[in-house]
Amino acid sequence: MRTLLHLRFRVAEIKNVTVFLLTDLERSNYECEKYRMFWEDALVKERVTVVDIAHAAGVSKSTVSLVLQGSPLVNEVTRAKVNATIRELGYVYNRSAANLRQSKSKIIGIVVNDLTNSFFAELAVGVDAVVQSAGFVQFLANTSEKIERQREVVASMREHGVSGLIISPARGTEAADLAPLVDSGIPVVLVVRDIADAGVSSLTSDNHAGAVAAVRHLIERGHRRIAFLGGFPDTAVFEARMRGYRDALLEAGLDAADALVVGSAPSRAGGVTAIEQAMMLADRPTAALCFNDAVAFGVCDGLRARRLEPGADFAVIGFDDVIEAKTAVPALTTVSVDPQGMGQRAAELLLKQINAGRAEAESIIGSVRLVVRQSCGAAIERRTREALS
Amino acid sequence: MRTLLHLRFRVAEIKNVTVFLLTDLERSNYECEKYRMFWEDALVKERVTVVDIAHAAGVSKSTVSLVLQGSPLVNEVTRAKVNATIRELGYVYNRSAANLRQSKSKIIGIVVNDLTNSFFAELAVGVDAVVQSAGFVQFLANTSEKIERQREVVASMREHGVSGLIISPARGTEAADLAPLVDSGIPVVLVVRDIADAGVSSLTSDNHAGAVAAVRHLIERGHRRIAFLGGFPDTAVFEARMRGYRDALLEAGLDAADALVVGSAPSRAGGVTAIEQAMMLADRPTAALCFNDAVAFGVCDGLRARRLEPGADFAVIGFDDVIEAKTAVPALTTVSVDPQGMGQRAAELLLKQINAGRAEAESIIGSVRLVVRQSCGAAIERRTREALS
DNA sequence: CTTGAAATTTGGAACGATCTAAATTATTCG
DNA sequence: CGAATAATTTAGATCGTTCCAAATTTCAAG
Repeated sequence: MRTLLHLRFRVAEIKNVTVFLLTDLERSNYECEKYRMFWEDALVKERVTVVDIAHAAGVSKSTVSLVLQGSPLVNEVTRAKVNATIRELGYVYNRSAANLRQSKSKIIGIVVNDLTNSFFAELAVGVDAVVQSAGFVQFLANTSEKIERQREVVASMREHGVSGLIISPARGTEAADLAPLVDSGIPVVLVVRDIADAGVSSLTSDNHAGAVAAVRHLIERGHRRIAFLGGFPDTAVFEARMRGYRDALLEAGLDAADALVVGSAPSRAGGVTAIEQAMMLADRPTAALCFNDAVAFGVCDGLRARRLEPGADFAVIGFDDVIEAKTAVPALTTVSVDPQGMGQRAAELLLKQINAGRAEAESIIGSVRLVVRQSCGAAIERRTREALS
Repeated sequence: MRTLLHLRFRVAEIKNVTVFLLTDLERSNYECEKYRMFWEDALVKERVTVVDIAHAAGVSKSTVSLVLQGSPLVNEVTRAKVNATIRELGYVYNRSAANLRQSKSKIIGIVVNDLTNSFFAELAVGVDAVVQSAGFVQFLANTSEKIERQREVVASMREHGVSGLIISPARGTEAADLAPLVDSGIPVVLVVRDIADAGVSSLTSDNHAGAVAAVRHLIERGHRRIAFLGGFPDTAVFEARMRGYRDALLEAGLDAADALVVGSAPSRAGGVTAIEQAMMLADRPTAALCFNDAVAFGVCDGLRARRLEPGADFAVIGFDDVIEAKTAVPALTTVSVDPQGMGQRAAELLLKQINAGRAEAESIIGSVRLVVRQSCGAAIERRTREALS
C-alpha cells in the first residue's frame, strides 16, 4: 500500500509559503490536486530560496545553510530531511548571494590571445580539468591579440569577482597594463608569454633550450643551411626561440644569415608564405626550425606545393607538440611543450596562490624535450641504415 | 602654478570615510602626506563600494548607482564628479551584488563536447564575439563527451545565474537530461547536435543536403566506389550525413555497400584508421566523403602513408570547413558549415530569447554549401582541361 | 515673489546567502 | 535527579547593489 502525501498551504504573501506535510489519507484527492497546483504555481512564480527550504523542512534558514555547506554540526536526521526538501522543491543554489556575503567566488578567469590556435584551446582544456575538479568554474575569454579587448575582459572578470586569473597576454602587453590588476591583489599567473617586471607568477617554457636542441639535431643530421620560419619578431617567445637557433648555429661554427630568418603570422597560412619566401633565396635552406607546429604544418603544405616531400627532401621541426603532430603524415618532429600539461600546471599554481592568500610570485620555466618523428628525416635515415645492415 | 589638493579625513568607523577636498595651500606637506597614508590604507584594507564613492563625491549612494547605470536622470555636473571619484578611488563594480538584487546576470554559458576539436574552438570564438559586444561574458566549459561532466557544468552554470546557455550536447544526451534545465525557463540554444523533443531552440546545419551535394559532385567527376569515413555511428549528425551519402548514391543508381561506411573517432587519428580499413577492401574505393574535416585530414595523412596523393590519386571531401581547410595542401574540398558564423548566429538567437523573455523554441537548419578545392581532384582536372585547350 | 511643474536627488527596503553569538535540546555522570 | 557538558539549532546582522516612493531643488510663468 502506498502512502499518499497530502499537502496543505497557507499563503501569507506571494512568497511566504508555509508547507505542512501530512500523511492524512482522509483528505480527498481533489483537494490534494488543488493544493498541488498552488504549490507548483508558487514554484514557477518565484525562485526557491533557503527560506523556502527552511519553512518546508521545518527548520531555520541557518540550518539549511549549514547543510548546504556540508557542516558536521548538523544532525544526520535533519540533514537528510533538508536534503530531501531541497531535491523536492528543485532548489538552485544562488552563488551570487553567497559571493556577496563571503566576498570570494569559485570562479577563475582564463584569457588567451588566440583560441583558434589549438595550442591555446588545449591549454584551456588543461586548465579546465584541474579547475573543475577543485570546484571552480572558468570564465574563458579570447582577446584575438587585441590589447583593448584584453583590458575589457580583464575588467569584466574583476567585476565578476574572479578569485584568480590565468593570462596568456596579447601581443604588446606591458607591465603597466597589468598593474591595476596586480595591485588589486588578485592572484595572476601568466602563461606562455612572460612580461618583465610585472611582479606576478609566470609559467613559460624553455624556448631557448628547445630551439638549441632542435637545431643541434638538424646539424647532427648533416644540415648546414637551416632556416628559422614563422612567428612575429616582436614577441618574447620569438626572441627566445630565435636566439636558441642562433646560438646553436654559432656553437657549430655556422653563420646565421639574417635572410634565413623569416617571420610570418604564427599560423598555418603564415607557414606557407614563410617557406615560399625562404625557397626564393639563391642559397636555399635544406631544413627549418619553425616557430610553432601550426607554422610547421604550413611549411609542409608549402613544400608539397613545390613537389618536395617534407622529411625526405627537406627537414622540418616544429614547436609545441600539439595533438595533431603525432598523427600527421609525416609525423612532425617537434619540441614538446605539452599544452594541456602546461594548462594544468598553471591552474595548480594559481589554485595554490588562491589558497595561500598571498604568495610570492614565482617564475617557472618548464623544461621541453625534442620529440623526434619523421618530418626531420630521422625515420628515413633509420630505414636506410637498417637496409644497409 | 599648480594647485595642490590637500585631503582631510574623518574616519567614523573602519569603513565610513568622509573626504573633504580642499584647495588649501596653508596645510603643510607633512599633513598632506599623513592623510594620504590614511587614505591609501583605507583603500587597500577594504574594497571600495558605492557608499564610499557617495561619501567622497558628496552625494547619495542612489545617485552613484544611477551614474553607474548611465541613467539620463542625473545632472551632468554630478555625473562628472561621480565619475571622477570612481576613477580616483579605483572602484570596481560588484556584479554579484547587482545580480542578487536584479536577479539576472550578464553571463551566458557555453558548453561544448570537445574543445580540442578546432570546429568547437571556432564556434566558441564566434559566440564570444557576439556575446561580448552585447555586454555579456561567457562561461565556457568542455565536457569531453561525458554526460556526467555535462550535468555538473550545467548545474554550476545555473548556480551562477547564467541568463542563457548554448550547448553542443555530449554524445548520448537525451531530452530527459535537459528537462530540469528547460523547466527552469532559462533560454537554451542547442548547436550542432539537435535533441528530439527537448523543446528548446536549436541551430544545426543541413547535414543531409551537404552530404548529398558532396557525393553528387564525386559521382559527376566519375567516381563509382565512394566511401563514407569516420564519425561515431550513434550520433544524429552521423546519421544525417550518412543518409545523405546513401541517398545520393541510390539516386545515381549506385549501390551503397555497407563495407564502404567505416566509422571511427571524429578526429585526425580516426581518419587515419578509417582510410586504412577502407583500403583493405578487395574492391577499393576511389573517393571518400569524410565525417568532418579532422577525419579528412587524417584520411589524407593515411593516403600519403600509402604513397597515394590526395586529390590526384584519391578524392577526399571533408565536412565543416575549418580554417585550415583553405590553406592545407592540397586545399580541402569540404562542405562549409562556417563554425564561427554558426557560433555567432547561435549567440544572436540566444540573446534574442533572453531579451524577449519567453520565446517559442525555433529550430534553424543552416544551409551549407560545397566548397570545391583541390582534394577532390577538381583543380587537377581543370589544369588538364586548360592544358588541352 | 508665488506657484506648479520639471528636474534631481535621496532614504530605506529589498535580493539570498553566510556568520556570529547566543539559545535550545540532548547526553553524561556523580 | 540535577548539574555540567556536548550537540544542535537559531535569530538577526551583514555583504554591495538596485529600485521605489518620496523629498528636495530648479526654473519658468504668472
